[in-house]
Amino acid sequence: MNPHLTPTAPGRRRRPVRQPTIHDVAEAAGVSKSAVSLAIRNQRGVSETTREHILAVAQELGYRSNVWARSLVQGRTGLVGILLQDLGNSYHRDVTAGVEDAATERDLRLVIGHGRRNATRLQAELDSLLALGVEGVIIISSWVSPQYLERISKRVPLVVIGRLPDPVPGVDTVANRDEIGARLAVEHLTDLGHTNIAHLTSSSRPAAMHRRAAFTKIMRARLPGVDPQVEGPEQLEAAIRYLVFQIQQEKDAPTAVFTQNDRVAADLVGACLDAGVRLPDQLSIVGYDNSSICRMLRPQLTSVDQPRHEMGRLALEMLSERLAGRTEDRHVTIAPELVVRASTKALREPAGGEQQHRPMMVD
Amino acid sequence: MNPHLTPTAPGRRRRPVRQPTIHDVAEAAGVSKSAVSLAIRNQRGVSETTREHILAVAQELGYRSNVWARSLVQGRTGLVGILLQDLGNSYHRDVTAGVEDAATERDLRLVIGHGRRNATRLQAELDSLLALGVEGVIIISSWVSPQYLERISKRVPLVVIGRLPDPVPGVDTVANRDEIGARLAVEHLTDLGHTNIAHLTSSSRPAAMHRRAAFTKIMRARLPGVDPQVEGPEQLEAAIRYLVFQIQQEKDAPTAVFTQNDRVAADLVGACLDAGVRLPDQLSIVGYDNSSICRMLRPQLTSVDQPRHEMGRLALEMLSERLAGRTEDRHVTIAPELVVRASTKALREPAGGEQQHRPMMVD
DNA sequence: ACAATCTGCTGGAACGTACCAGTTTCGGCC
DNA sequence: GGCCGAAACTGGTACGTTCCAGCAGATTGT
Repeated sequence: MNPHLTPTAPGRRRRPVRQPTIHDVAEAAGVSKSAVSLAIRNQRGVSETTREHILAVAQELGYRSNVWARSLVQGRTGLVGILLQDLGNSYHRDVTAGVEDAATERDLRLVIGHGRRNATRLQAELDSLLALGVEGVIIISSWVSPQYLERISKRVPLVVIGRLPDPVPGVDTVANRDEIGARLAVEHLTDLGHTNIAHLTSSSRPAAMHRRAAFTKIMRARLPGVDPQVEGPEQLEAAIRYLVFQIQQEKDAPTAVFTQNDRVAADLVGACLDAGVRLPDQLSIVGYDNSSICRMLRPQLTSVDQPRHEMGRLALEMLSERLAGRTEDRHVTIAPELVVRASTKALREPAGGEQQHRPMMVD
Repeated sequence: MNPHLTPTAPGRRRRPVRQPTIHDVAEAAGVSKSAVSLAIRNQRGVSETTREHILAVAQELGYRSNVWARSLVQGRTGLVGILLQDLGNSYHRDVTAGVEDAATERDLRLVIGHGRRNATRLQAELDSLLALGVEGVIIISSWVSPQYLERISKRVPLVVIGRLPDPVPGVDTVANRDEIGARLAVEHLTDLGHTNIAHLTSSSRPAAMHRRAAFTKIMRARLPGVDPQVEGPEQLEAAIRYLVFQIQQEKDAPTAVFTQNDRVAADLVGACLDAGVRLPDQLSIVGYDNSSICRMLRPQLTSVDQPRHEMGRLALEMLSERLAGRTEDRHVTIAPELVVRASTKALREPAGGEQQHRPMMVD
């Protein structure tokens, strides 16, 4: 009959060492649980003296409020997910840092999901984030299928950092302007006198395709006589080998390469050096991402720099707008910048060819 | 009076779109919530036909069980935290992958905390993990103070991957055997004829100090006549400049360097190439970690390989032993292996010196 | 045939918190 | 001194789930 009999005697069956609860603090402090709740959350309704007393007791007992119970009753978790393709990638690291900073400001907690460069795992991880109760997800990956994205976006707001093949209703995007990145790279190279410029790319995913298209477009605009050459979408290694072979034969070989990203550029640099191709004398190379790789390579890599931190920050801001009620889709792009290093060099006077002449840009 | 009046009318104040609950599914399927609960968790107590029916209804409504409510009543979250110093680091990535794999097997969910190479942030992140309700934490960092570790370890089990200055009661550790790593590196170099071997290190944190001590010890044992030279603990850049200068002067310069890790090695390689030091002819270099950096550098870097995946896996297993009730501390070490690449080369016959002779190890 | 067991299902009671409607306390004012 | 109103504090309820005791109805054992 007495309801207080059951909970005390056989109850508390779970943890060997139970975490103190708001009840324990209340009892120890000689107040009601409501008072403790108010004191903890720094709300008014308790006097300053009792608040201090309660906090002291809580501190002593080592009380920590149970986020789960709190969010259960409040109906919100304050959690935001971020889905990465790959830890161990400085691009993702920097974007994440931007997201983190913005999240901290907005009192949101970030939960990281790790896709490990595997589409299946990526989706499982996304599910996992949802199960954890995130109120929105930022995705740094183009590997999630549009169908899946659309389904998920009905449940929680989604922001994709990067390119999507097509806009997905309900999904916001943040992307760098590949057209500008490609233009910066190509202009830099043409300014240095290069005309035979190739693009080296490793995949046919949306992001890579977009960058590749941007390259082709800007090449057509800047060098109408030249057919833009794209290498490697199916077989990167073979393309690199062929490129090196061409250069060694010196017939019609590209004198400059704009790569899809720094990793690909690093592979190319390695292959060139192994084959005895002198860099940057025989070949100028421009990467994309301005990652930590750039400074490790010799020659150090000229690269297009995306404002990674800013992109992360922006993504979180867009997500929190969604949480605040925005319903129309937003797609934001940010202009990248070129960081010139030692891997690009003016083309030596070609035998009898006509030389493109433009004033060199000073950085 | 009627308690059913209040919840229906003004209630449901939170989400605009409320997630379906177990109640909704029960109502739609025409069974009790208990039946739904059983069906969802695949427990016996419901017939196969009703289970299928319930699952179908749940699927249709898009029901997802609320982890928070579940763990509230179960008294456990099934969450394990991992605290990283740095996303964007392939060492951390690989260890994390190992932890993830083991966690999946044990039906634990991994939550990643990101310290961003900043001691304050690291502790904040650890707090954050605890607030999320993790049942244990794996820490890949030696930046957390022992006092803090000890305090936290009273609350949840802790496993540190790496070195601690001193064992902390209640904290398990997984570490690679730096003595073996150092021995492999030094033996490889002496086998190649090197005697003037320096150690290049960038910090005086426990892990680095331990590796350094291991180097000194093995040098004393292998080359009793030589004074083991350690460079850089305070000022890495200056030490590298000095090293390069020494080599250029060719007087008493080390002919081989064993570095604290691959990053440091990469800096050294870059400085050497910039200064025109020929690698590996004038200097052999051995790194530590066998990270992705190794294959990017030219010459490709010989490096000590820690079984990162295995270490992560082991850490999680130790954590789950703790969760199962183990109380005594465990400290496990794993032997690393040497991966020989192009950055190490046999010393050319010294002018009139005596040459250490040992048969070369075949890998 | 009847008790005993099993199967399939139900409703109520937690879990730890926030919210809310009350209730007490207390200071100020006429 | 009595009244009023705000401030301080309390107890009950709800959040979505699991667990548990219980209850029919079917099945088995003797």
